[in-house]
Amino acid sequence: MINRTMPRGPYKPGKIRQKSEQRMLDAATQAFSQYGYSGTSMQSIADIAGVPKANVHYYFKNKLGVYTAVLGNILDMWDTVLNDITIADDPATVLCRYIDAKIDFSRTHPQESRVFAKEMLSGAPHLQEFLQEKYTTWLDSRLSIFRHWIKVGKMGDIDPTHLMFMIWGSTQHYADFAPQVTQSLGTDTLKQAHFDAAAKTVKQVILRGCGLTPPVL
Amino acid sequence: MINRTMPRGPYKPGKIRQKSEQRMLDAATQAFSQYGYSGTSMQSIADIAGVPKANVHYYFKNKLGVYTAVLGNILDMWDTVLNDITIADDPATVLCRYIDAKIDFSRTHPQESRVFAKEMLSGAPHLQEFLQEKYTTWLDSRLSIFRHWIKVGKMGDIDPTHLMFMIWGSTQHYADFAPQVTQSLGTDTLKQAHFDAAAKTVKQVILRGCGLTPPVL
DNA sequence: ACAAATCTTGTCTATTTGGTCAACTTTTAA
DNA sequence: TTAAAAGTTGACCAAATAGACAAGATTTGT
Repeated sequence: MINRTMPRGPYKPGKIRQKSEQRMLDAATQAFSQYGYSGTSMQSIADIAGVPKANVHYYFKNKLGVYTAVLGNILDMWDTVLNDITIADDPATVLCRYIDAKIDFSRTHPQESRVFAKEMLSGAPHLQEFLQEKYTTWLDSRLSIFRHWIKVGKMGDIDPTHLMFMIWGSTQHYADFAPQVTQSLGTDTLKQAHFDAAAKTVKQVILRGCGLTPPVL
Repeated sequence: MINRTMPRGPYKPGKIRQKSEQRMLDAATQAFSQYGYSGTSMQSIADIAGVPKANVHYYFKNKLGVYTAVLGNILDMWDTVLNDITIADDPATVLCRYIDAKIDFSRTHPQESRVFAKEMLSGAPHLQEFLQEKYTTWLDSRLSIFRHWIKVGKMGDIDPTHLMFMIWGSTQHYADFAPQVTQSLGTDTLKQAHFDAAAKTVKQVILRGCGLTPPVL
């Protein structure tokens, strides 16, 4: 995540760089999530971060550099979310954990979710590597597990790929389509209870839809 | 849809205006769907439409006018999609029709779906009226029907609002997250067969998840 | 044919914006 | 303390772009 100039002399990287960079990254994430790449100006990022524009250019090569850093940050988060789910031998448990994790991500990181979604909507020009490497690897491993479970009768004969899309789409929806969701639920801001209800319903439908019963905790 | 100057003299609205306007609207939809509002220049719209830039300004008040027209077009489409589904007294039939209609929209109008999604992701500043009027009206009517069905035991006790989000999210996914979907399915472009499989899986899971069996045709 | 209206288009302008630069300040290691 | 490196910042520049405009071309009803 270090850009431009790496320290070479008698000077340690220090916390200044790290702190400033994070501050600008947060500002950039906020701006990009709402206004998109083109709709976000370096000036607006600087304003949100509370620093002069030239300061942003000191830490990042250019606008695309800022965006790439934001996106890289988000991909790291996805990695964490996906890999933190320990694999179980029970399909119901795995599906529940995955749904809970995805809903929780929509709740705790809506901005990151939106930046990711906008990138997808634009054809994912900067996600090619992610989609072809980490994502494919992760998906393939899960698909084969689901196919095994289906073969041995542990779950219904549901196309695992489209099943994953359903989970992805259903859970992502709460971050990406927040205006529609809040309007429908008659609330101003989505609260924990709303996400709990969402997770409950998604788990209900997905599990039962796959011929599974909720796991015993 | 007529902007700027309405014909007043001895000159019929003619097909020129209608045709040119549609041509530019299509071009704008394409551009906005990929690059977003800010990322789309009037010049690029003109280029795609194959006309000089000044011509676009002749037909539309300004850039926001073009965008508003595109968005209005899309909202009309939603109206059609939502209202074309004749209401049945069988929940399975209604859900199937809705899922099929939404999947079909993702297949036939991916660009419109993406423009709509990007507007949502940006906080839906131009969708307030739609969300508060037509959408709410439509949703409320459907919700009360589902609640009735649940009360009389025609379907399982699933929160109807979140159920609608699931359908919306699952089906929209095929247009909005096309790069992820194509990569996952190992294809270059999504074909009819892919959408059929998608619709089948979504219907399977949703119906069974609601304690319903597929309707007899 | 002709006049009025619509339509087309090249050109020009003001503004926004990404990016550069050099002067200046602060931090760090010795 | 001090000098080198890192960090801060205001000013500046070139490119892109939304929009205006006027001159010319085309279409239409009579």
